[in-house]
Amino acid sequence: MAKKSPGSQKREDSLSRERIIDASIALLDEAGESGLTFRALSLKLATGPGAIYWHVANKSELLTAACDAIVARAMNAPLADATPEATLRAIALGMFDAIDAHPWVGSTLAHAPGQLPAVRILERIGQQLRHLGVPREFEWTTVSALLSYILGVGGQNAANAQFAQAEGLNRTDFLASVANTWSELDPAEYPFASSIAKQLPDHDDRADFLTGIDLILKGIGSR
Amino acid sequence: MAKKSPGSQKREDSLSRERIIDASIALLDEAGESGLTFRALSLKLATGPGAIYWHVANKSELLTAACDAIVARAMNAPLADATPEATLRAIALGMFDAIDAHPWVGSTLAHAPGQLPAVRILERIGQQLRHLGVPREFEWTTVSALLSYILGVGGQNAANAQFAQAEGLNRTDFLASVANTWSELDPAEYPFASSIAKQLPDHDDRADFLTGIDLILKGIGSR
DNA sequence: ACATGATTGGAACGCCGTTCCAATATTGTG
DNA sequence: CACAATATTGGAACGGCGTTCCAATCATGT
Repeated sequence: MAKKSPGSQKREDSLSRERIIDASIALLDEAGESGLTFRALSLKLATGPGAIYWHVANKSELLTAACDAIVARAMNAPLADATPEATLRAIALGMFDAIDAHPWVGSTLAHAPGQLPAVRILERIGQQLRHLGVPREFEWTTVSALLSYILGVGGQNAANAQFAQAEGLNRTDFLASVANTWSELDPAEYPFASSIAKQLPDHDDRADFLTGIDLILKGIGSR
Repeated sequence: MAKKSPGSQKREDSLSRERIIDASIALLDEAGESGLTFRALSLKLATGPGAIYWHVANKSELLTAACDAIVARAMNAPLADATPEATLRAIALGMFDAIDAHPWVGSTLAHAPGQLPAVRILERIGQQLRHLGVPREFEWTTVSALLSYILGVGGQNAANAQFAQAEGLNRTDFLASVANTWSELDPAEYPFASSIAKQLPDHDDRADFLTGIDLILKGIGSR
């Protein structure tokens, strides 16, 4: 019916891997991990589940692709020329902020070991470790420690966000409720946890994350 | 709920939270995370799904309880008297080995932030940090960094195991396939990843994990 | 104008977690 | 000991999920 711009006669509403991934990201951002279903996606794209499967193998691949889009954006951001340490901190913070903005990335990343998104982070960190002069024989353990820490924090942030959402709480109320549980633990059995509970609601995730990175960097420097 | 008293006339095959959790652990160990379903559980316990729900609120609680049983076992193991550093290493290795033996614990732990299983680990680590003389104002960031690292490594090990199982590979073949993918990346774009690929199949997860712990401990010591 | 292959979209399948409820087992009371 | 009250069981049923299948439609080369 409608004739398009000269050359292409493709329908304007045709599906494509890219449109599907964009819609998936939107769905995940709006409703969290459980918000991405093939039915909700079909609805948003005004099509059926079958059509989506022509462009995407399965849900796992779709999640990884959505995750990769976010990670690629974060890892391709230009960085000011600085010392390798400062650059490593910037890379780590970039991932922290990306996961903070899209909590589902944290848990998806944790479920796609060795896949493209994780490799992007590994690559970026590894290059800086070489600039830092880390000996070849320590490269793997070092990059692996940093990556594990970043993924660990990211996974926990994702879990916190999901847990809070499941209970209908915001971050502050959720932390307060956890702190309350901890403070009611038997001080004889849990002296540390019960005493640290009061610090829980006021702490700064981002600052703590960075302190952890610095701890590891300090450890690397003093080898 | 279940009452136990002398002369009790309870049927021998009665359900209990404990029996359900034990059966869940068995199922998870046999078939991985996806092996735990209320139907499989009913079959194993020779009952119906409804009966299980009388003892357990939902699947999430069941998973957390199963996870907690494993973590409690690992964290209550007696430790030789030793320096705080050595004890911290032993605690960390205890969790690593527990997750290695029950990969599903790694991913369950990552999804239950602030819950009992995580608190057990936090408590054990925190006590040693106090023995180590970490100042109060650094306690939270320090324990949090160690916990994040441990959960991060655990989560990745869990994901590796699950991924490998999904593709029907053992750990060695899975690592080899990942290494192969990495080595085929464009060396111009991924110089680090493509060059480190060959070290992937031969590395020792457990030793690398411990090196990461030492890196953090060294960072703590040199504050 | 038509044949061919790419692409669509909706129906259907077999799972899942969860709920519901009638049936049964156990306990407390006269 | 009888019998009401309560605790516990187990299976049917519900809605939603990922995935598969396939007839219908679209785009393209001849």
